[in-house]
Amino acid sequence: MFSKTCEYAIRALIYIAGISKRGAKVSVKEIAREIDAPEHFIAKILQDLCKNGLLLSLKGPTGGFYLDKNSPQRSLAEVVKLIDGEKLYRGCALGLPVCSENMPCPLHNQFKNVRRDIYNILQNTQIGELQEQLESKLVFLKRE
Amino acid sequence: MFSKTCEYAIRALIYIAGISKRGAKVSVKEIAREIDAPEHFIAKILQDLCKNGLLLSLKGPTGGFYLDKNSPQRSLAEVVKLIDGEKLYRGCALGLPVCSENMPCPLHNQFKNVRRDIYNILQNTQIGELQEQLESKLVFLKRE
DNA sequence: ATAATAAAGGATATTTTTGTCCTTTATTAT
DNA sequence: ATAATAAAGGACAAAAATATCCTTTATTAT
Repeated sequence: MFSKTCEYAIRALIYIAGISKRGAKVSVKEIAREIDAPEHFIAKILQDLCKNGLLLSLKGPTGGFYLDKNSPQRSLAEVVKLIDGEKLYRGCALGLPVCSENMPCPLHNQFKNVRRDIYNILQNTQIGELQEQLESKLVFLKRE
Repeated sequence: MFSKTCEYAIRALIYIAGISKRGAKVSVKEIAREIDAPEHFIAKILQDLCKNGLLLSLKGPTGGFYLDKNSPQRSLAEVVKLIDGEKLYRGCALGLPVCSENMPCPLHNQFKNVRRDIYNILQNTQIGELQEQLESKLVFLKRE
């Protein structure tokens, strides 16, 4: 569904959101450990998120990654779009370069609602919301 | 959504279903041309489908690929399962090794219906059905 | 029997995705 | 100022997915 990169990005953002809430910052090392992801690899991903304004960072001791006050309100759609693009909910299921309402591929109509649903989920789900569910132990990022 | 391999496989099967209906067989070369896919690559895929009984083939002149009488009734689920496995509708959206009703990842519930819908589409869509829509020009595999 | 045809099989190549390592830069605490 | 810390940046490596090529095997028509 999502690329590994995108999976890691979402998981990291949820984790960072929790730390950030308490006004703290967090290092790649800790994030990697807590979301079970390869440290150097997510370092790159976080860099990318920073460059694109989805995340903030500060170098040096007491530095680390953190979220802007408004970032928890950002939607998953923004994250996914940045990393995987929009093909998940806009692309053709059969990979055809031309596939539209006028010129539907054999699976176009079947997947119409699925695409719409995925789009809605991504639009309507916020980082902060996911973090809160995590906090209340309704959901999990790691087996404990 | 699907791997390229799986996209090609589905496209090829739909095309072959049309030829097969008229009792004919078709060569990789023609399939490749008609579904706009790399010839040598889909040759491998078709080989695989044959090995797994989703497709029949005959060597030599007048040979080629064709479908068994019952194959058009086969579901997309069978094809997808063979090639991509079941992760599309069974895997965790965030790539967690443990993610279930008891131990849901932060996106588990959001994607529950989507997973179910995809599963249903794949189960309920048959190769032959897609071929018929193609035949009646309701859908397309290629811009013409 | 022989030549021609088309899939099967195996090896190899390319590209993309995923993952690692090392040096540089910014920031902080002493 | 200096040392320590942590992200940024760039180069590199490994693995997986996608794609190509060449030889072998089966089948058919002559």
